[in-house]
Amino acid sequence: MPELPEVESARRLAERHLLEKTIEKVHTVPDAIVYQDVTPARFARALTGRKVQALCRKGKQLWMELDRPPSPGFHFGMTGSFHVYTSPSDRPRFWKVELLMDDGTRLCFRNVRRLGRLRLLHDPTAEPPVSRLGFDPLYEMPSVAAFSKAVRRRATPIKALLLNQSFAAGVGNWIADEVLYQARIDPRRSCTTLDSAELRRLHSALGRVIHTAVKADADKDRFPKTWLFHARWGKSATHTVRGEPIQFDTVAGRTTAWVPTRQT
DNA sequence: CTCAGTGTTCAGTG
DNA sequence: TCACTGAACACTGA
Repeated sequence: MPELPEVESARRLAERHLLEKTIEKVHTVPDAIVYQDVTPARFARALTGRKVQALCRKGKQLWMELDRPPSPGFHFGMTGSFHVYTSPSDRPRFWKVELLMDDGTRLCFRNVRRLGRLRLLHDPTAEPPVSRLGFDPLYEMPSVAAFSKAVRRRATPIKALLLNQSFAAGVGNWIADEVLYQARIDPRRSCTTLDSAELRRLHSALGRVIHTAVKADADKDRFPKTWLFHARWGKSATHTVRGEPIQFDTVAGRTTAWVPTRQT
């Protein structure tokens, strides 16, 4: 699930249900992979009795500001999600931590494939992983001029740059493909070869795709019908878009869906 | 049974 | 040191 729009949707879910409430109890399961540099017991101890003051996100990183540091940090990996419920019997499989709030609300972090991470952060924005991120395309979109300058100085395929979190934080595989499709740029193109018209289209497509997906609350059914997204996966996937065939190649180590007749 | 996959990290290379 | 590449990680479901 989790690229920037999905993580933003999870942030808003947690904000709606946890803000200004006190964490009464924390339940954990042992998991030496998902708990990063912290034991479940220490994670639980840091959160218990604390009041939730803010829910923050940069790129795909999410953290909570409490009334006393440290902050719990959440990274969803490929399969992470937040779930909110009130009865413990609604706790989903593969949950890693559950917060019980003082009004009976429960929120858990679920992580099926264990590529997600739970951490304690003492100064969230100043330390890794957040400190290593580039601009967040929802909150911090640079001007066309600054964006173009930053892109042109890199020597890598444009798709690899879009996936690089130290460049644009929060862009993942399908968003990179969607942005390149809408900007009509071949994903294999080297950054150094993009002209100013292409950079303008790329800048605009990045801002538009992120903004539109966030506005739809990351709900796929509410994404515009014209998006490549719908044609590439699932039972409705046609593998053509506007009558033009979608080609699948590996670019930057990832499966890449693109339309050669449109992206040059 | 095999393998791809909405992500990140780290060792190796130039 | 820096930028970049590709394998490794973990596990489910097609």
